[in-house]
Amino acid sequence: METSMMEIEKTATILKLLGDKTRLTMLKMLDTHDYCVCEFVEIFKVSQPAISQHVRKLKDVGLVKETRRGQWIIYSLNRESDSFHFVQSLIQHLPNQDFKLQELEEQGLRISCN
Amino acid sequence: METSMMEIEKTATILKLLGDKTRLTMLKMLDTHDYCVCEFVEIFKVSQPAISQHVRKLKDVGLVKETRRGQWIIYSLNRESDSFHFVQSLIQHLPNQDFKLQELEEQGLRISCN
DNA sequence: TTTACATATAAGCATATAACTATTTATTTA
DNA sequence: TAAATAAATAGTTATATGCTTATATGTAAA
Repeated sequence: METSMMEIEKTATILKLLGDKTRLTMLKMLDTHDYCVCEFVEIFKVSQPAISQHVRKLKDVGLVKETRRGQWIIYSLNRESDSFHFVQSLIQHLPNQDFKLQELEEQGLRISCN
Repeated sequence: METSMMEIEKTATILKLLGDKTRLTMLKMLDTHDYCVCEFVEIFKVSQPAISQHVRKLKDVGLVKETRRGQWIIYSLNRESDSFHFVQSLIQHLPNQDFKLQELEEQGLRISCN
């Protein structure tokens, strides 16, 4: 049967957040790997502040969490979030995005954060 | 297992559409009953043009379809839509909204369309 | 065939969103 | 401690959204 119920209002808030190609892709990517802001900047080809604002929105609703590692801040899925299972059942339908990480490595742009 | 893959871009478009309390509730309602515009107007307490615009957006992406019945236009889920299973797996998480229909009947406002 | 009713469309307005540049904050390293 | 790097925040701008009122269209009924 069903996992757990979501409030309509909260769900709408989350769906609006995920209704953005960049954030939706981020979440799918975070399902298999953690990423730092600088990697997202390379991958999405937008400015660093733009990326910061996207991850902040995801953080504000509790979907992702951050860990500082030196000068880098690593973002990861918050698997303790109330909405985690909902979001995961949703991104299940999306194609794996690991190729983006591979492209990054081929360009030698991943090393910077590790 | 998994049903079928959704493109990221198309999925973002759909999620943005569903990231609105009114449209999300509409879809959940349409999962169990068909509704005409005038019923939605009563239920959502917004103007008739506002409702028309919401259902139009849902229709434009193929999630709902309309059937004229006399002077009324009845909206229903388009279960042939590419995105139908995706949307259905999503609204599964939402609480049933049939109480809205009952409220409408108690107010005697449902008779108008039938 | 005029009138009433249901819905759609158009136009206008207020607010939200997503991007950018410039600047600030935090951390590391020289 | 000064310079360099990563990320966050502030401020601006362009565009999108959702609502409203006014009007048009389509159907039914007098």
